[in-house]
Amino acid sequence: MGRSPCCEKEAGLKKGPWTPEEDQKLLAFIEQHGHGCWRSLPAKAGLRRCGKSCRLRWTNYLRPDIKRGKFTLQEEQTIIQLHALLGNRWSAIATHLPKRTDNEIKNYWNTHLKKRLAKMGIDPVTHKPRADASSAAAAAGARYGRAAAAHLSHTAQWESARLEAEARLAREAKLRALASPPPPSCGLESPTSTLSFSDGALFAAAAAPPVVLVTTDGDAFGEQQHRFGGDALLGCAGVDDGVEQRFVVGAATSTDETSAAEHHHQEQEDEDRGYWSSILDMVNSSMSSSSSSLTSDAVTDPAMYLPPAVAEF
DNA sequence: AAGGAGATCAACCGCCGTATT
DNA sequence: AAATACGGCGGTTGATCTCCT
Repeated sequence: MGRSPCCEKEAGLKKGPWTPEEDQKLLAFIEQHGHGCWRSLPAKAGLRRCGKSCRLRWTNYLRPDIKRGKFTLQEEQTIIQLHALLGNRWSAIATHLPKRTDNEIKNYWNTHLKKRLAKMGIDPVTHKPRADASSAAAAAGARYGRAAAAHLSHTAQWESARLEAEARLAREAKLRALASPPPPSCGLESPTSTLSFSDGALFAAAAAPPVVLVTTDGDAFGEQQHRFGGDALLGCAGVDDGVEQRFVVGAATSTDETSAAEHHHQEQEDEDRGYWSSILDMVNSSMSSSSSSLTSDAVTDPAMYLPPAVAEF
C-alpha cells in the first residue's frame, strides 16, 4: 500500500539546511503550543517546511534535552555492546543513551565505530572476526578467532537466547499495547525514541553475546583489558584509530599451557558471564525503575556503563 | 596557497506499523 | 475490510569541513 511522501502534495516547500530564523520560529511555536500534529504545524508556525522536516529538526537538533558533542568512552562502549545485542536498531540503542539521538548514534557508528571494528578485523555487523581480515588485524583477529572458535557452542547458545528474547519482546510489547497505554515520557528515554525501557525484557533473557570493545583514547584510559562475551576475551591498548592496537586474548597456544589455559579459560568464562550479567542487570534496573524517581543523571553516571575491570580505573 | 581526498553530520527518502475513517 | 493519515525508523545523500600532498 505504502504512503506518499508527506511533502508531495504541496509544492514550494523548502528543503535543505535550516536557517536560524526557521529554528527560532519552530522553537517559539513548540514552546508555546507544543508540537501537536506535525503535519499542520508548519502552517501554524509560519514555516514553509513539511511536517516531517519540522519533526526531524526538533527531535534531532532543537530539543533542549539533547546532549551534543563528542561521545564519551562509556557511551562508545554502550553503543558497541548494544549494537552487538540489537543490531542497527538505533532508536532502541538510543533509549539507553540518555540525551543522545538515534540519528547521532547512527552517524557515530557509521563514521567511527564501524571503521574501528573493521580495522581490527572484526565484522561490525556480526561482531565476530572476519575471515578476510589482513595484516595486523588478521593476526589479532586470528587470535581472537581461536578464542571465539573455542566457544562456538556458547555463541550458539547466545544466538538462540537472543532469538528467543526477541520473540518474547515482541509478544510482551503486544500484550502491553493491549493492556495499557505507555506512561508519559520520563528522563530516561531517548530524545527521539518512543521505545519503552520495559522493552529491556530482551536483555533479561539474554546471555553473553560475542562482542568486542575498542578503546579510543589510550592516553586517557591507559592500557585496559576488557572482557566481553562468552566466547572471547579481548583487551586493547588503543592509541588512536587503529594506529596501534594490542590484543590480549584469553586462549593459550602452547601445548604446555593447555591445561592451565583451559582452567584459566573456564574462570574467564565465568567472569564473562558475571560481567554480562552485570550489564544486563544494569540495563534492566534502569528500565524497571524508569517510572520511579531515578533521574537521567543517575543513569549517565559513567561507572554504570563500565565493565567492572574498567570501573576500577 | 591550491586542490584533491576523506571524514563528518544534518537532512532527506522511502518504507513500515498503527490509528483512524 | 479497505483506504488513508500519521509518526517513526533506518538507510542514504550531499554540503561542508579538515587534512594531506
